Amino acid sequence: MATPLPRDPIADAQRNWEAHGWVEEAAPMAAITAIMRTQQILLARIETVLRPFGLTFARYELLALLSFARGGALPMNKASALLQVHPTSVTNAVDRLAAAGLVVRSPHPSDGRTTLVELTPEGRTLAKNATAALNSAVFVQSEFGDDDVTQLIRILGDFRRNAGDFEG
Amino acid sequence: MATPLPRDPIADAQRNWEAHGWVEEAAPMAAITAIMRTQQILLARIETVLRPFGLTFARYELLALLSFARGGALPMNKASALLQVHPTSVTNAVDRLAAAGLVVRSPHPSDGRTTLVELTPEGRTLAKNATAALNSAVFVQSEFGDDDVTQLIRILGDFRRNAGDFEG
DNA sequence: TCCAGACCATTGGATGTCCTAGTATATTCA
DNA sequence: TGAATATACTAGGACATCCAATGGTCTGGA
Repeated sequence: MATPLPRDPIADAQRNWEAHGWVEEAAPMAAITAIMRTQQILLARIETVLRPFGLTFARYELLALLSFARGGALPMNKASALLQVHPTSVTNAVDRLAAAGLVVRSPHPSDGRTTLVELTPEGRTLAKNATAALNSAVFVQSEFGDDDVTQLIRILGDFRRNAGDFEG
Repeated sequence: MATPLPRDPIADAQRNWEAHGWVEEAAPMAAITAIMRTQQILLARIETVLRPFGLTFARYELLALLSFARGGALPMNKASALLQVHPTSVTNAVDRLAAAGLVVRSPHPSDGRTTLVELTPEGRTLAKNATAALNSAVFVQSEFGDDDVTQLIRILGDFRRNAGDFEG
């Protein structure tokens, strides 16, 4: 990777904000920027682990979701809602997963508008193996302390609820 | 936006993980997935605010960085390092900002390999206006409590340091 | 019954990110 | 001094995401 910077660029930005009189906005700006950067780091790690499986994170998420669904199948729009991504992203992911033989599309038995996505045996096996790899290479070594993990889940859960992701 | 889900899909995933015996990995998985989703929500808000300015987040970040730099200019590789993105991403952003007349490229006075990116007066004005919009529409209304912002900055700062982003 | 409006999936276009490869310029060292 | 190595930027390709628009399918109210 690149050489570490001598200073934290986000902390510098926070100081710049305060120096310009945006005192109230400085800390939230820093927190939000840190979330953006952390996501970037985590995504890079995840994609590195998934690459040998021929998967991207988007495709893995869909595969994992299907592996937990009853019968290994879900309507496209259901998958879109649960993964919180645009329907077009699901279409794209299904296209590629289907080309790799990991899922198949089938018509909904009673609603002609909907398409079901179903895991193939190969897809189920790959999902299991990829999950094991992520568990051992990313999640158990996340470098977040136990207390910090608890805090993150609460803080970000509150945020997502306020943002309208879910009720509760 | 979409209708809120009746249940938190990330909490469900965490339960699924635990049900499969991945007890130790479940919480970090949930925290990491929550970071991914939160980033997505925040990015969408930011891009909505920036769209009227003809800016994307990537281009805004570069503009803001230049506005804090001495003389409003930086070498491409310096910008790449400070923004923590690939050099090609900076090239892409500079191409579009230059086409919009917000920055100009100029040769480095002493190193023939490097290219300087410099803010134009229009770029500086736009950066100021866009920052004001983000401050009032996103950062002061981030919906994170003050204590949570402090926690996030610390937790994610520790993470980024461990990940090799910076020293200290 | 029938049609207007809602819903579902897909296509096409624009953006952004990364990677690999290639070209040009600097620097280092034998 | 001259060759090998390192650095800087750009070009082209693969992916993913979003938005807008399209066409097929349902459904509820007139």
